[in-house]
Amino acid sequence: MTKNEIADVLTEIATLLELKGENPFKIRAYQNGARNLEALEDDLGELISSGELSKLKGFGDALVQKITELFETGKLEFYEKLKASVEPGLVSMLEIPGLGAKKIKAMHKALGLDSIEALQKACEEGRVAALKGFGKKTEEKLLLGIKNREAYGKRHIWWAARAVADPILAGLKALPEVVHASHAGSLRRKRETVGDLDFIVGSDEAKPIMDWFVAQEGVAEVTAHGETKSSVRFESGLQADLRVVRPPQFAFALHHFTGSKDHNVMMRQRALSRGLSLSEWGLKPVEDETFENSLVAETEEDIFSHLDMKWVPPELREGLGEIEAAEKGELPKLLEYSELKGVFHNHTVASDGRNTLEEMTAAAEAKGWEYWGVADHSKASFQANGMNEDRVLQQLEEVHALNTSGKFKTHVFSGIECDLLVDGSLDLSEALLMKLDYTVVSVHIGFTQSEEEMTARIIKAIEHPATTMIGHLTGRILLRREPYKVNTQKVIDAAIANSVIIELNANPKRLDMDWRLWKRAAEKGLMTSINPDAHRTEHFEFVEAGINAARKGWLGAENVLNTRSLDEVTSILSLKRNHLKESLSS
DNA sequence: GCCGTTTTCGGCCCGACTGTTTTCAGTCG
Repeated sequence: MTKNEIADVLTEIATLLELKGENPFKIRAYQNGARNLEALEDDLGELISSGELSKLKGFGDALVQKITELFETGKLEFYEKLKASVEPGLVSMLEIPGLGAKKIKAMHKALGLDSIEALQKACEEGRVAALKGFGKKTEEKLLLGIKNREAYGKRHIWWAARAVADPILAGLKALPEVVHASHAGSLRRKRETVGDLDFIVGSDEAKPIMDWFVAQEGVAEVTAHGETKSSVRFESGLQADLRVVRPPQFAFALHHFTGSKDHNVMMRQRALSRGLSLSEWGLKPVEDETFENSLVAETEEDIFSHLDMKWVPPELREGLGEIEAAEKGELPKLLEYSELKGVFHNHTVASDGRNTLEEMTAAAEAKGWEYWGVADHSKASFQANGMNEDRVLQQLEEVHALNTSGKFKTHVFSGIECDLLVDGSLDLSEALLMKLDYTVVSVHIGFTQSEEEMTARIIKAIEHPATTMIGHLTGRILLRREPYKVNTQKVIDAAIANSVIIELNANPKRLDMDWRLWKRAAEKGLMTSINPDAHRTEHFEFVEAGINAARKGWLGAENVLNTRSLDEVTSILSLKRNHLKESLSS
């Protein structure tokens, strides 16, 4: 069983224990275990066999034993027994908003409800409202929750969530009562997907702001409308929360609601170790009853400063080492949008893009880029109008003509997105590929191979002397398609050994390779390229999503090929090509 | 279930909102 599959089992164990009414701290231990496992960058098998796993924080004897059993046998007796003891319908009932383990247990006990269907029927018949602790409103809410489960349960890609959030934030900032306003939560942390939108406002007059917020266009339902917090659901299913605090509390609230939860827990523990208590209302001595004498924080920087740390960029606040780095003053200088000097992996009308070589060049120049690279599909991607040898040569001539025409200041690199065939060979000959400036190698077919086959296939491509970079390493489409199975650590090591780049595909639906893997990979020496995979000029904008992911992966300009100048990139690419020539002549 | 130079037992982050309650439990983030 893989690391992530084991993490899923631990999460499910936590859920089942919750439904059984187990000790909440035991439940948390399993949840932490799952999260820690997912964040693990080392090879799990090695950690287990070397005994290193039990030395890591959060992995005690019980968890190590269970993880080992799952890893080695793919099964866990404890889990099987636990699962058999809980009705599966109870687990699915947790998906309904407002329904937690305790209420589910209560309804199961009193009414024998063991599925969402049974719950719906009971609500319609008024049997739930008759229960102690439940009422008419609860019943109505549950029915609505069941009805909207499909649309509301979904997460949203960051790019789409941001498009909804920006006008709301602008609207808030335009209100006369608003002193400070910001988005928060996973949107501000730039997670690849966002569950809901969080807004924080600093103001002395909350009511008109709340009233404006719940009366916005497109609001389908107001789920809360209190003095400090309001929540709405838009017709799209996206939920948005607004919290209004007084201006002196704004920085504390912003920090608190930006999270993540793990980051906040560590920050609170750090405060406690200094005799202070941190919450969204302030930072006060533990013994104080109120926040009246809270330390002052004009900005988030002040909060971190009170705890003897440098400000941590929101992208890093995932509880993955940022606290330790901040206290040592070892936070990285993260990649900035302005540092990009060009992009690779883009398509034109020659394959499945919408714009011509000239249009793309003009768009790249308008962005102030020194260069861009064309990488249309190769012939095996028939559905994407992939190019055969003749068309590749023809495009190469067009690129050359454009570069020498003096029409644009922006240089065009000639590349290709070459299909990686099922047997690990490339779709075009070495002789042809060496005529181009670079090669992006991507998997577009044969997704269902085993992990061993896929890993071997990709490593074979990495060892091919013409390969400059690997495109969208795992093929995932966020919220739609799971990644294909591949041992990323082995691929990363092979890429480093062969001086091959792994792209960070910046398409907001891909963001592949995942940000969680970059910190460790870059430390080991892996280089990336922020690649928009543009199929039209507007898609160049995708680099913003790629930069978000790079920042979440602790990457700085030094880790990224396309922060290099035209001259530097030219020499890096030709170095790789010269190796190819040597290998062909030998 | 995890953790520990104060503890191997007794802690484990903190607060708002809702609905059902006359003081609080459950849920959520």
